[in-house]
Formats: sequence, structure tokens, C-alpha cells
Amino acid sequence: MSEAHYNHRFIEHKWQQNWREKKLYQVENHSNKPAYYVLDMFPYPSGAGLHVGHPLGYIASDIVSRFKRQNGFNVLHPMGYDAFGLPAEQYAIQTGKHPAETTAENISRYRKQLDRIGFSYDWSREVRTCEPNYYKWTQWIFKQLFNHWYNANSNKAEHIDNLVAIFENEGNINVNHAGGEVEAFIAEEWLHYNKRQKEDILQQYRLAFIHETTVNWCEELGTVLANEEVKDGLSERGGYPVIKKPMRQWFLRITAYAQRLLDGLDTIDWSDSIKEIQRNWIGRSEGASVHFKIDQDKQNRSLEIFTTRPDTIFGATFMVVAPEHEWVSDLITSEQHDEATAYVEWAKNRSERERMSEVKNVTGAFTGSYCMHPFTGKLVPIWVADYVLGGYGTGAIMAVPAHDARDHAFAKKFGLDIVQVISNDEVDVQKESFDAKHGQCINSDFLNGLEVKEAIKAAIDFIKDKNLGEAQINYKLRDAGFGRQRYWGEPIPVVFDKDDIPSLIPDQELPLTLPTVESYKPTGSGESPLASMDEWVNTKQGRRETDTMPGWAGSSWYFLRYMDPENEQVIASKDAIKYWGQVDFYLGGAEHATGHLLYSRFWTKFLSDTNVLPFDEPFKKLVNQGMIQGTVESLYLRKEKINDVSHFVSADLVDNLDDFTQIPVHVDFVTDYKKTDAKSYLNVDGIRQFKEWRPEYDQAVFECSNGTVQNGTFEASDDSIEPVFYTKSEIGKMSKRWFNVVNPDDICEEYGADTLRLYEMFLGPLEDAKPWNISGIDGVYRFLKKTWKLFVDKDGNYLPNDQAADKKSLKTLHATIKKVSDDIQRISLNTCASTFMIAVNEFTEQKCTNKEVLEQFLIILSPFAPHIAEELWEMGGQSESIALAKWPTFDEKHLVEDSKNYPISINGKTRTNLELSLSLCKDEIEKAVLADAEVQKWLDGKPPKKVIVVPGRIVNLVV
RNA sequence: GCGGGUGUGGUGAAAUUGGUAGACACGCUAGACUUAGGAUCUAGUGCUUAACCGCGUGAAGGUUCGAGUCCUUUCACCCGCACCA
Repeated sequence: MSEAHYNHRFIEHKWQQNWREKKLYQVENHSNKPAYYVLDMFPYPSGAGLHVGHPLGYIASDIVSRFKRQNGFNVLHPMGYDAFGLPAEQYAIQTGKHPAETTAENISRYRKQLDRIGFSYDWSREVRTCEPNYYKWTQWIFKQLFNHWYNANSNKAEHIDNLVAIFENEGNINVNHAGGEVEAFIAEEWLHYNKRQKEDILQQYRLAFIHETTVNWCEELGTVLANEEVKDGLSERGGYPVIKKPMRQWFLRITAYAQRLLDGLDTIDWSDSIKEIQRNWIGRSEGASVHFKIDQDKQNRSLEIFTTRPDTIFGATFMVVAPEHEWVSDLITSEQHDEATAYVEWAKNRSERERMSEVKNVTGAFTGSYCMHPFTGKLVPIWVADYVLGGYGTGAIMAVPAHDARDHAFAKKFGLDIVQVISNDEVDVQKESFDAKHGQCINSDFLNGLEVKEAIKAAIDFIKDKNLGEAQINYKLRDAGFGRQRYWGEPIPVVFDKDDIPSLIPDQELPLTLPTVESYKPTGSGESPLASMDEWVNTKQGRRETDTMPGWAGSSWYFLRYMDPENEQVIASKDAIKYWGQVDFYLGGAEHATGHLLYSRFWTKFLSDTNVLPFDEPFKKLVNQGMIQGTVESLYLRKEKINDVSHFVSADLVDNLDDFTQIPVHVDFVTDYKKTDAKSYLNVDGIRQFKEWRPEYDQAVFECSNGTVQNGTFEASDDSIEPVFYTKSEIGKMSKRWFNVVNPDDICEEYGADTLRLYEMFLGPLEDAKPWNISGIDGVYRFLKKTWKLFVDKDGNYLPNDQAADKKSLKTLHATIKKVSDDIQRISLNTCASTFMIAVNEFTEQKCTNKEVLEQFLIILSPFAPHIAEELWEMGGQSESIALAKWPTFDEKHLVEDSKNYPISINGKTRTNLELSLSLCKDEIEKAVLADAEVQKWLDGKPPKKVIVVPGRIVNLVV
């Protein structure tokens, strides 16, 4: 006897247990079916648990997985955890609880939440980046990077031993590599270098290398941050100030792959916006490097600059070097010493934040030195200014104030010459620079009369001919800092000997496991908590590296480990990698555009160079799900206290926002939260709850338009009984921080996982950001109940039977098959949900009881709502899971119509409809339309000027 | 400033190749039924109008028999990058 009513709690529990026991979603690495790999970006298991936004992408990818499985693919659909990270460590600092412990707890909570939603993950393949048997391979990849260099001739990574062999034979004269600048040496010299010198040279070549640089130092977090982790001079996590500080750091030479990372974008199916973000980040620009001979230089040196506008070289009236430029102190003359040195010191000590916030405010100083203009031979002064960046190009520029806004501002401020060299009709270059890349050269000797584009070519040719420089390509992309002064990360498998020369620990000692420490507090000296563990740090081979790897290390290759998670010999077997190949479908947030998504592409290319992988792009197709937003509720608080008492003011009374700060309020206290057509507000009870929650405001006054509330009593200014204290409602992130989190568990409890799944899809296009709004969920729940009623009557009897299906039902079924099959493939999952609703409405109307039709419908519904589909499938006597059922084939013949209700438009406006046979030809249709009484009325007896007949679509008359 | 994206009812949104704009839902309005529910069913619901007409996809032009869709200009909002020479 089945349940008469749709009971989601019972059904979902039953089937989740059944799938688990049968290991239904476990897959093998061998199959005669084609492989398909569907991957979610694995989560960082935070203490807050999942909110309804997280599963959005997981639901979509689960639908694709189930769809592919039913279409005959062997589908790899795994899940795991990105388990190293700062929050667990900060929690440990506060509580002393080991990060491994909190991480494990968070993971088990995540798992429970995920299980309730009915995903088809193969959990036997779960990976956790913090497990030694996982990070063993992260360390192994690091070792490979250390042991390789980038050969710019063969355009791939090669083993460092090959490089050493070359050095021993012929020095580095013929070596063309991507990496640091190295002075030329011959074999003889190499052989005479000592160990230290050799290693210093090799460090310029290795893809993982240690290097003294200025880093983004965050005092508060006690760590170095990558550029990506710094936003506007503040740490992305926590918002603490970040300054520049010199430090010895591990780096990965991602810049070696800049061009390939750029080129590879053309081969993958990702959104334009993500590709553009990456292109922008890599920041390729073409131009020329030019040497400007320094006047009166004892060493006879030339200042090398990079420009994308060599066509404007005759307009270069001064030079600028960055304060970090290595020759700055040499360039500063004794007359200029005091002023220029003071400036350089000042500029170097400015924090990132100060530099950014004062972009408009140009600063700089004259060094006292001059360069010789390579084209004219004139002397041009050399300035130092921090608008030129030490890290880009050569850290020096030729300034062309007439055609570059920044140079222009600088010239104006310091009274330097402005010489126009590109003609234009719009701007007076003495007042404003003309930066556009078009116009003709003037005042430019042999370039005169040339268009900008031609002039660039001509100038580069000249530069090359005269040996003044060469054509050059620069990238904004920087090498990636790889060391973190943190505990909760992968130890870097390196020891330093007594001469401080780094070497790798041998493979058989991997994994180098993370020891237990007494304190997780950073040492403050910039070293990780590991540094205080003498017995761990000091080994026979030397002193261990105490930095750990950054968060992105483990996530840069995790998709490979799912293929063969237990393998102890290699990161994954060749066979497994060959069978599964690239990720066919990758789903996750767009916020990883310049982090994870770039680093994993880099590692994949590297592993491809070293023959670990047969492909060099990790993710063939990428879809970015939009954020599910929440409504943030806040109260307006006067910045100034009145008589030492805090005053909150109802939103309708607030005029000048500058006088107020916004204090977030827990949405549970708010009346009419998110109801349509109602403004949300606090009543007396809400105010009381708020004060209990934030006791520091216990004495506060709440001003509303109908009175004030203080100490729990409401003094009305009119005859109202209840205060209405309006809150400010804004669409924003769903986050613990804003107290507006909706837990998927609650939705599963009330409406069921199938409703949650279908509703999240129904909400709108997957890639769009959309606010979570509970009110629509009833419609989806009703739909599932209606679906249930197609199969089960009110007494619990199973309804479908073997009576022949009528034509209409077959038409509904096949239209649905077609639409849903197409829409899943173009990831238009919201329209699938509507299509199901239409189908169920039609079947209900048709009183369809044909078992075959209804069961085929269940199959296509099952990726979206697997539990109810499974239950109704079983009721029909099926013994195998619906997840293994074959996706129905669409048959055109059921959709063929013999007539069409033509819209008849007159002058482009639809006026009437006419039912006509589809077998009619154009002329016959025209005749029939003109004969129609309604049409005649519109024609008013006159013949139409023109008749357009589109058979099967529309008829349009022009009168 | 540069790059990417989005603007359609009271709300979430459909409209895949230019062919009946607003599917499917939410909400709302009436009504039915009743084991009074967060139930079910029926009808209506872009604006305007008694109705016809008219007007309607951010705005203004254009192409076309026909434009949400194509072209030009422009406005607003969101996201990313930003002193990158």
C-alpha cells in the first residue's frame, strides 16, 4: 500500500538510504561506455555550514551528471574538500583547538547537509587537501616545479639536469629561458663556480624558486599575501592593512606560461567574461624596449625603458624611473642628493593603500642626471616618481607628456616641456594629453606624416637597425608567491644546508607531514608557527623550510586525484588519466577567475610538459553559477549620541545619510521581512529582541514617525498602539555576517530536497545573480504534489495502466522530451522546470493514465527531482533504479500537426487568427486569408498592397 | 579610464534562426468546495478603456512587410581590472 499523499520526508529518507546501500553512484575507471567528467568546485568547509546559495551549482551539475548517465555515459561526479585555510587556523589561535579537528567537524556537517539534497556523488573518491596521502602529491608537484626550468626555445618545461648539462658543455650563451636575468657565462666559468654560486644561478631558472622581493605583508594576519588576496591595500580576508616588505620568498614561475595561458583560452569553452578577466590579468602588451644612454655615467650605462608607443619617441621630454629602480642612487647627483634621496625614502615607505588612494596626486623628484635621446641626441632629464612601478617592464619609462595622461600631469606639476608629435583636431596638448592611438606624426623627423600604426613599425625598425633596442612583449602577470608563514597548510618539502642552499627532500620521505605545534600564533617575526619547533626544524640534512604552501596549492590539481584517489605510486594512474581525460563540465563561482582557475591551468600545462598529463587544459567547459543573494536588514544609528544616548532612526525619517551608520540586524527580528508589497519594520517585540541581542544598545532610543521607544515602552505621537520602526532592506550577500542565512536543511525538512532542487533551478538562469525569495517555492511544491496525483489516487491506488496512449498525451510527452533534452544541454535549467509544469498540467487535463507515457516522463524528471521519480518508478513495478533508466528518445512524428492557427497581422499588428491546414501552399493560404470575413473588415474593400505568407508561421498584410 | 554583463508586468522570469511579447510560477481579485488548510478546484490579471481603439521590452533614431531580438547613438545598474608606460 502506498502513501496516498506526497510525503517527501519518507520518500527522500528511503531513497537516500537505498542509494547509499547499493553504492548506486560508484563508478569504475574502466567501462565500454564513453567517459564524462562533471566536476563541482570543491568547498572550503567553513564553520558556518552551507546556505541555500551553495547547492545551486551542485544541483545544476548533478542534473547534468544524471542526464549524461541516462544517456549512456560513464559519469565521474566526485566531491571533496579544500580543507587547508586561514579560518580554521584563526579559530585555532583563539581556542587552541587543532585545525584538523575543527576541519573534520565542519566536513562532517557539510556532508550531512549535502546528503540531504540527494546528490549522485561517488563518495568513495572523496579527497581532502589536508590529508597526508593527498598532500604528498601536492608536495611531489612542487618538487617537479623545483626541478624544472622553462626552455623558451622548445616552449616547454625541461628537467634542470638537462640545463646543468648544457652549462657544463657550453655555458648559458645559447640558453633561452623564461625567468630571471642571468649574466652570460661559459662552460669553463660554470665549472669553477662553487655550490652556492651555482645554486644562485639555477634559482633564476627553476619554476619553483626562492627570491628576495618586496612582498605584501599583513601585520595583523602575520603573513605575506598574494596580489590576488589584496584589495585596495587591505587584506581580502579580514580587511587589514597591507604594506610592502622585503622578504625571502618561494615563488612559482607562472610568468613562463603567460603566452600559453593566453593562447589556451581560445581552445576552451568558458564564458567571455572569465576569459577576458584572465586576458586582462595576464595583460599582454606589445611594444619596444629602447636604451637611452646615460650622460656622464662612469660605467657608460644605458637606461632601458619599455614603451608601447615608440611612434611618440620624439615627444619624450624627460625620463622617469621607479623609486625601486636599482640605479636610483647612482643617478642621483650631489646637487640633487638631499631632495631626491628624501623622496625615494618617502616613496618606498608608502603603503600600497596610500599609493592607491593618491593616484591623482603626482609626486616625484629630479635626480640631477640626464639621458641622451637616442633619435635626436638631445639631453633629457631623469626624474624619479612612484607613478612608475618597479615591478613592471624595466621600472623606467620615457615620458611623452603630450600623449600620455600621467606623463602630462607630471609635466604640468613640475613644469617640464610638452612637445606634440601626433596631430589631432580636438585637444590642445598643452592643456590636456591626447592619448588616442590614431593621427599623424608631426615634429618627428623621419616619422612625419605616418599614421600611428605605421609609425610604430617604422620606429621599431629604426631602433633595431641602430641597435638601440628591440621589439618586446610585456605581461602584467607576476610570478606567484608560494610561501605562507602559516601553520595550516602543506609543508614545503625543502631543507636548507649550513650555507643556506635549498634542496628537496627525497620522494621516499614524502609526505612530509605537518607536526603538531603548541601554539598556532604566528611568531610575529614573519615566520610560521613551525619555526618554533626546533626538533622538527633541525634535521640531519639541514634546516627545514618552515613556510607552508598557499591555499591554492591543493586546489590546483585536485580534479586529477579524483580519478584515482587511493593510488600510492603516482598522482593518478596513466590509465585513469587517459580514460577520464579533461573535465568535461566544470561548475563553480566566477570569483576564482584570477586565482584557482588560472593556477590550475598553469599546473596542468606544466604537468603536460612533464608527460604526466596527455592534455594541457584542465577544464573543457566552464559554467559559473550566479550568487544567490539575501536581503540585508539594517538599522540607522545616529553617528552623534544625544545626551550620551544612542539614537536609532526609522528609515522613513532618515534624510542625510552622512549623519548615520548602518547596523545590521538579525532578520528574525524583522516583521514583514521580504514580503512583497510590504516594508519591513521592527515592532516593540523586534526592538526588544534586537536589544537583547546587542546589549550595548539597551538604553538606546528608537525614533519612528508615530512615536519613540525607550526602555521597552512606546510613547505614541498619535493614537497608534504599535511602533513601526522601518528597517533598511538591501539585496546583498547571504552571509553569517549579515544574519540573513537560509539553511537548506530547513527547506529540505519543510518542502523536501526535490522541491529545493527544482526551485533553485526555477529561480532563474543559472549564471545570473538572484535574490532568494521563499514565496515562490509553494508553486514548485504544488507541482510535485500534482505530479504525485497523476500516479496515485486519494486512496493510495496506483493509477497508470496499459490503455493505449492518446495522441495528445504522446504529443505532450515528446514535446517535453525534446525541450528538456535541448535545454539541459544548453544549461537552461530554469526553462526545464517550466516545461515539466506545462507537461503535468496537460497530462492532468488529458486525464492521462498511460503507464508508458508517464514513466517516460518520470525519467526526464528524475535528474531534477530524483526521489519522487524513484518512488513512483518503483510503484510501477520497476526493480532497477531510475538513475540507470535509458533517456527516452524524442520522436518527431508525435509533434506533427495538420493545421495551424495562423496569426493574421495587418501592417505588422496581429488582428485575428485563422485555423488553416499546413498542407496548403502559399497561394492557397493567401486566398483563404483574403476570403476571411474579419480580414475583409480590416481591408475595407480595398485590395492589400502586399501579402507576406510565411507558411507554418504567420501571414502579414500591408494595406 | 579599460574590459565583461544586464535593463521586459506588482514579483521571479519566458520568447534557441527577426514572425501572435509576457510562457511557467509567485502575488493579487472574485467565486466554488470543505474533514477550515500553508488544502483543492474554477475564472480573471501588462497599461489604458464601458467596449472598440490606442500604448507597451531603459531612452532616441534606423533597417524591415514585420524588431525584445539586427544596426547607430545614449542613459542606468552590476561585476572584474586599474598609475601596467
